[in-house]
Amino acid sequence: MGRGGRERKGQPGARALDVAALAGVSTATVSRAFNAPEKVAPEIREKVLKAAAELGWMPHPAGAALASRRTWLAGVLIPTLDNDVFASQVGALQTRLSADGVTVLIGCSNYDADQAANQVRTMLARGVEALAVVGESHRPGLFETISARGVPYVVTYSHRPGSPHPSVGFDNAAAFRRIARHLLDLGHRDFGLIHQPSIDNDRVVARIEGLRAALAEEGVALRPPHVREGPASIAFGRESLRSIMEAPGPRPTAVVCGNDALAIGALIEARALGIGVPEELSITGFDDVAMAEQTDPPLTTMRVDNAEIGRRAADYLLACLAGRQPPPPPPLESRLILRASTGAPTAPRVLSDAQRSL
Amino acid sequence: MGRGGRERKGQPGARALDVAALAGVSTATVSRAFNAPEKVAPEIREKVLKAAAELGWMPHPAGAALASRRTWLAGVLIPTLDNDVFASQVGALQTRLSADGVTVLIGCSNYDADQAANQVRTMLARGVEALAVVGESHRPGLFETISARGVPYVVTYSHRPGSPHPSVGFDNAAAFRRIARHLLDLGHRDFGLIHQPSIDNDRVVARIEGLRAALAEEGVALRPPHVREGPASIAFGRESLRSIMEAPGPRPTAVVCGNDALAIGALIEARALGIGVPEELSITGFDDVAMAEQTDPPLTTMRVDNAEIGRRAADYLLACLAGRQPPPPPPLESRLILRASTGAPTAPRVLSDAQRSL
DNA sequence: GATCAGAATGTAAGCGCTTACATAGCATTT
DNA sequence: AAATGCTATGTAAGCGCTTACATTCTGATC
Repeated sequence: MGRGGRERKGQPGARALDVAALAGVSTATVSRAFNAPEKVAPEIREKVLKAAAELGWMPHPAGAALASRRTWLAGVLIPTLDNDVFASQVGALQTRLSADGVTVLIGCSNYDADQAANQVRTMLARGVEALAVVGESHRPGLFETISARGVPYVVTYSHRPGSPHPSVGFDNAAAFRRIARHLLDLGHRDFGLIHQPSIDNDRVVARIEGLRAALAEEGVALRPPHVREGPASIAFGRESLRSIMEAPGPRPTAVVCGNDALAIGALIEARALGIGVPEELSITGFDDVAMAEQTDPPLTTMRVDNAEIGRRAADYLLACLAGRQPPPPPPLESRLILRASTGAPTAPRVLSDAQRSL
Repeated sequence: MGRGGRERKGQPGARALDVAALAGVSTATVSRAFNAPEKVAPEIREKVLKAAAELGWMPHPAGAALASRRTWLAGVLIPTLDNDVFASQVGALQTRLSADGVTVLIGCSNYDADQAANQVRTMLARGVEALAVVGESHRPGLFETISARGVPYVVTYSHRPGSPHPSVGFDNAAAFRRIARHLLDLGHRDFGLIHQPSIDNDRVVARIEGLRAALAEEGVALRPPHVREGPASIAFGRESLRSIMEAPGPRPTAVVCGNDALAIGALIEARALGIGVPEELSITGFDDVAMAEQTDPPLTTMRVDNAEIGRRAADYLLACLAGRQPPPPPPLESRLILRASTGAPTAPRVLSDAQRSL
């Protein structure tokens, strides 16, 4: 961890004292001119600002942080940046926070609970004053650690009714119940499910549970060979659809996917297999990525406004930092986007019942 | 900018002095135990670490930064996080830097030169010790500002031969020359081009120039109605392809796209228009996104290892911080991925009409 | 046994800024 | 004219840490 180099420091020999001298005031006035302009007479303020500009000076954040006990830093913990969903959440959060002078530190867990805990520790050590965390299934004690420091936080992306944490997000279980409802209403009774890894991922777990619960209400259950768990990629979607359709026994008439990439993969494989969508098979996604409306047939999926999640999380944290005791934010709604990849099953139920009774 | 709240500060009453007292040593030893463990006798080090753990203490970064004149902060300026290309670059950069204890600040310009300049100013004010910047077409003086502070920087994503800046990236012009070469070799002489906004974007400009130059060598020029500039979306790709193919006069036999999203849009529209790819029309993309190999036909495109760009940028900056005077990094290679969306033009229009009537 | 190099630890002076408190200046009020 | 309040500014004490330098101790060398 090289400690060498860096003596140079271009101009930055200037300190508040130099600016004060040049402007003919005290350092206190210099500080106030920058941090509480309204407390300084306009003409003096001008003089200070001009002197600062002349010397290319700006308050050194370490000194400021030390003296004021404010770092103006916030952190956000996400699984990965390599995913539109989180990238846009972070983007919006950052935009909002930086408008209030707060800089955002980003920590990626790579879907690993240990890394997540580490990142949080690091951000805390860096002095973040607020934290947004994706999901609530983390190492036990993680939220306690945060609270112990008196740092306000908010869970994002998921909103589980009954969760002890303030959260900005939608109800993943409800969203998948909605999808199930749609398919059940169309008349489907045989389902497949392709989903991403569920370990340490409460969002995925909630989705699966939502789906199972809604199906169970109609007395429908997922048959194990029709459930596939793996990487959230197009390739895994393809592979899984093939495996599901080739499984012995009756084929499902609807396959629910954990996200759009999986669904797009399933769609591609269905075409390759010569299976008609939606006549023979309905397929649903989740996220509503740009590609979803361009597939053939266009994909029925759920839309979530990720940027809005970021914005609301930022607003909530900002309110906390302002000392207000904001009410926990209300859940967001996810919206079912009906397109052509879902339709009523054409095959007579009789047939599949007959098959099943064999 | 609410200055309220935050008196609480959970435990963190602990300071180095408290840890020192508990461990029965001086603050200097506490500091050394954390920053230069090899200078402290093992058993004392243990005692200090235990005391710190007991009090939940870790060095306060502001104090450390102030005393050591090191912030262990680096910045990266990108157009947007809403783009895999930059997201993975940043992800890799961050992973590498954090392994050396450097925290990354991310600034997004939203493709706007003013915002870019602002973000850089902000990061500099925050005390970043190194900076990675996407592209080199920025407000005049931006790089001078950075240099003036004595902050090492590196330009990423593009590598223009002859650029005065150290850069980690590939030669965008060469990459498009490569694409042009491929299509020319197949026998194409009528080209179309669909590209993203070129303002303040040297990468796009270089690509267009590379293409035009390569075509010019064969005496081929792009006809204005066959050139479309707009948002890098699937939708704009579709719309543009239609407009190009509907333009009066001979149709191009090959359409080059500025990225994969545009190319995928073009591919979709070609299918909708009943234009055979690649028999009647060849289409190329850029980036090699996951979807590119799943389209029908799979997309010929250029692959760039964005994560590698991030890694190398990090290594270069780390070397600078270590006081070494690293040589400017060599350019990366982009690779042509040949798939089925390109092929030889079937010369006579007549033939393809005949085919269509089958 | 005295001397000395070298390693381990302590002492204390800041790093650059903010802010509680003190002070000065001035317009009102009594 | 003295007392009062108010505002704009200055004074100076840290914020929590690092590190140059001083000190102490150890074992090796003469």
